[in-house]
Amino acid sequence: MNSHKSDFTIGTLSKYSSVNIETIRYYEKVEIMPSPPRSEGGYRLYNEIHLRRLSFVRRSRELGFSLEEIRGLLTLVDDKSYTWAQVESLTREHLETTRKKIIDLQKLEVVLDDMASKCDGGHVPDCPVIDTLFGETLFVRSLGAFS
Amino acid sequence: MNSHKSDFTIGTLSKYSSVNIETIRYYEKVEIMPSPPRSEGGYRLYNEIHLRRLSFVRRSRELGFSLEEIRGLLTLVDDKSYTWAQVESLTREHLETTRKKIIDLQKLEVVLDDMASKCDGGHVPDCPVIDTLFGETLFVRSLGAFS
DNA sequence: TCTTGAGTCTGTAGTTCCTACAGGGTTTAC
DNA sequence: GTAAACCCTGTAGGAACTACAGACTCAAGA
Repeated sequence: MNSHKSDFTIGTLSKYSSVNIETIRYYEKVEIMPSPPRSEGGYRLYNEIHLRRLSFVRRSRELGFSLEEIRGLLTLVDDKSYTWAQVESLTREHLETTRKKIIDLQKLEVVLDDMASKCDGGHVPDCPVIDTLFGETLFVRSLGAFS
Repeated sequence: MNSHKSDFTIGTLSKYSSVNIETIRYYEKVEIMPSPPRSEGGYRLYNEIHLRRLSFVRRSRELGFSLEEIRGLLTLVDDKSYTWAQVESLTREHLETTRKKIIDLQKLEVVLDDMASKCDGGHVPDCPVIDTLFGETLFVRSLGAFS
């Protein structure tokens, strides 16, 4: 029960994970994060394992995974009761989703990069791309890449 | 006002875009999608431009962009009043975000791919990875890649 | 033409995933 | 030992959907 020198409170965890305090408590409530031990006064005490797990959750959220999907990924870590078949299908499913997302993002990257470079160093009046781009070109090109 | 042969109702748009009907109407309300023309009886009538725009929105949402960010991207398409400096900074900002997301997803892909292949063809008892993986290995490795 | 059933309309209420207080207790640094 | 900074448990709000309810529209067949 006495704290290790590596334990830290929720504010510190929040700072290093870039997840705000209320969200951390919310994740505890919905069981994405475990209930950590408490100090005598009732403060939550975290360690680096918590920090890594929370960082993983944050990044996964930014990448568009739902809490439910993240829960699934984390269950692969937490739960030893899965059968191999379940593990494989879950893993391959996430792998599939991940690959599709990469492809979509790369398409978007190409469009944005091209757009930024086309006007490189130009001023507004010198940049003829601006008209066509805003008229229809970007729309057709970028959305075309996504269809 | 009379409909083109290429016009279609919200159900069709929903089907082809994989965005459900209520969400489409919600996007109209919050001005992510324009108010389309209506049939005499009041049905919304869409065309392929709407379909492309909506598909772009859906994919961007799946990639973790907020409606506000998507609104920004779409404004590059819709609005001709931006200055070049604004366009460049907006575009580069999104490009930056996009590249970071790609990197994170590729890290996750490596972990998942490795995990799936390690047990390839194995049954539960034959697969020693299952214990270590579920004990700590996946956690440390995957979350380590994300930290 | 009339009917029937699938599709659509508006509006409101619920869900998920946070986010922001309020009112109070705890820690730490001087 | 006391102020400032921190944390606690609620509860209420916002963003982005999602799911009805009750009414209207439309296309196709008897």
